[in-house]
Amino acid sequence: MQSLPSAPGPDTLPLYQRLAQALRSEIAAGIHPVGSGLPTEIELCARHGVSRHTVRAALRLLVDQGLIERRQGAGSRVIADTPPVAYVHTIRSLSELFSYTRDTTLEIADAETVTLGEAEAAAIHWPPGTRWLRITGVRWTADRSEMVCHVTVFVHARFAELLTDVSRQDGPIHALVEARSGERVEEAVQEVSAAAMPPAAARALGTRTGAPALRILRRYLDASGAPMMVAVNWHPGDRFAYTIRLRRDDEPA
Amino acid sequence: MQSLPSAPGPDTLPLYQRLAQALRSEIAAGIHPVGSGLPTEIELCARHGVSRHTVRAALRLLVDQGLIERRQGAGSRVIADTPPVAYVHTIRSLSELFSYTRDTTLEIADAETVTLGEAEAAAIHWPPGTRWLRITGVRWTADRSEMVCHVTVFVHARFAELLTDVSRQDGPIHALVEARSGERVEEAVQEVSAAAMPPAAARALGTRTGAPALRILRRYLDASGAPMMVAVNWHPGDRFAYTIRLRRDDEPA
DNA sequence: TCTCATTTGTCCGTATGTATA
DNA sequence: ATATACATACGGACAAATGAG
Repeated sequence: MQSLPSAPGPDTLPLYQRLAQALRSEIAAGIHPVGSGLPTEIELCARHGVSRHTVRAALRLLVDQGLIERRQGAGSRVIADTPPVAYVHTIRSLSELFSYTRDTTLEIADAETVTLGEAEAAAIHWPPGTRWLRITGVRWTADRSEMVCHVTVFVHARFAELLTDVSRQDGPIHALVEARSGERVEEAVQEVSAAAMPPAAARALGTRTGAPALRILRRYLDASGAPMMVAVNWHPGDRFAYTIRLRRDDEPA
Repeated sequence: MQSLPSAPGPDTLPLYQRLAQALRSEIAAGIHPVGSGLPTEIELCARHGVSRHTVRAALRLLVDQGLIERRQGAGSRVIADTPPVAYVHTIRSLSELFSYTRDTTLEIADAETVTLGEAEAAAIHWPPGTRWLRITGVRWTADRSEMVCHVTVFVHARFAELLTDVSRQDGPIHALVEARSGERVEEAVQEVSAAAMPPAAARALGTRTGAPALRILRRYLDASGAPMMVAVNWHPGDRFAYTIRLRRDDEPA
């Protein structure tokens, strides 16, 4: 039986945390390579002379840190040799994907069901021929002093009947779809690129066609990875920037 | 003593999960308003007729979901009445901030210590007059078949002496700074905007000056929020997009 | 397909330490 | 200083999932 390291003073870490440290060290040292199994709970009890309760508390820490995964009946398996999460960007709602989407309102100019043509389909990375409810409009700042971007939203046709009154609603469209359909957006993929402002957006925004513009494509996916909704935003390049802040997210260990 | 709801079949949730559900319902219903204290562990044991172990497992779920916080000696406090829907963008290293920064190499054209002028200072959001090591170059794909972007990196002058051999190094500069100085990047702020390609970058990349380009400004901050390093990348707008994927981060409950 | 040993999951009881009010 | 409340740690028992035979 090994003894867990412990400082002499009264400020030692709890037993289960020292055990977790020891296991992290063993994993980092390659004693338990990624993909291999960790010793069983009972074996760890015997090896370190602690109760199963303590072993389970330690293993829970490793699970929380993404180092191991556990399956009832099968054991614990090492899935990473270093705490995988280094930096995270967390948002509380998809509206914050582009932070200023709060405190803005969408003025809808048009909403109709369309069949995707070649060009439009390619632009949103989806095969042509499918039917979508296409909503176009302009997003304004809350005080309506400034236009934020030109918006085109494609909502999957199966939600179209839920959105017949969309032009009189406010709030994010994806939230409306979620609330009325009961389906949840499980994942969102955002693509930011620079391109020349297209004529339609330039007309709506009163800018020059061809000027540098920020194009933001957001795809809202359900649990199976199929798109529920796709939004294309065109922002005047000289007025808007997309900012994210990532914080280091690991334990001092 | 209340009895936790349980379906008749054999497919009931574990006791501690049902208890967590019950507590979530009570919080959502305003029985335990945000800011108020939850009953103590012992009281919850008595009230629901379960062991303290079970109560603690349930409360741990609520902590993980961000609904309550607990302090030894003080009790449990409600900090939110609805599971804060979080979407997270997780990266394992700052190099993945722009995903293709992996598998690319930076060809350094120039490195010299400079005092920031007005224009440059404004561009990186920092007062003029400060001294920085300015490194310029072009980032190539791994097979050197294509130029990815034009790069200007400003490293705080206190790190300059650690980077005298920077042109012969590869790997991310921020990693070099971290390794040699011992200071850690605690936070990174990235700003993406569209602008006309400036002449210097256009020359280096062989593109047209004034064409739509993606400008990415990354500021690497230390624990006190002071910038350790600032990087400005110019990408040809027609060739590159910045993609992030956010996953829903909550439990099925 | 079925059995069976293994392994983790759940749940109980008890005791003591430590931070808080 | 005392009582309270959460944290840590020991013990035992059975259930459920897994995987091998």
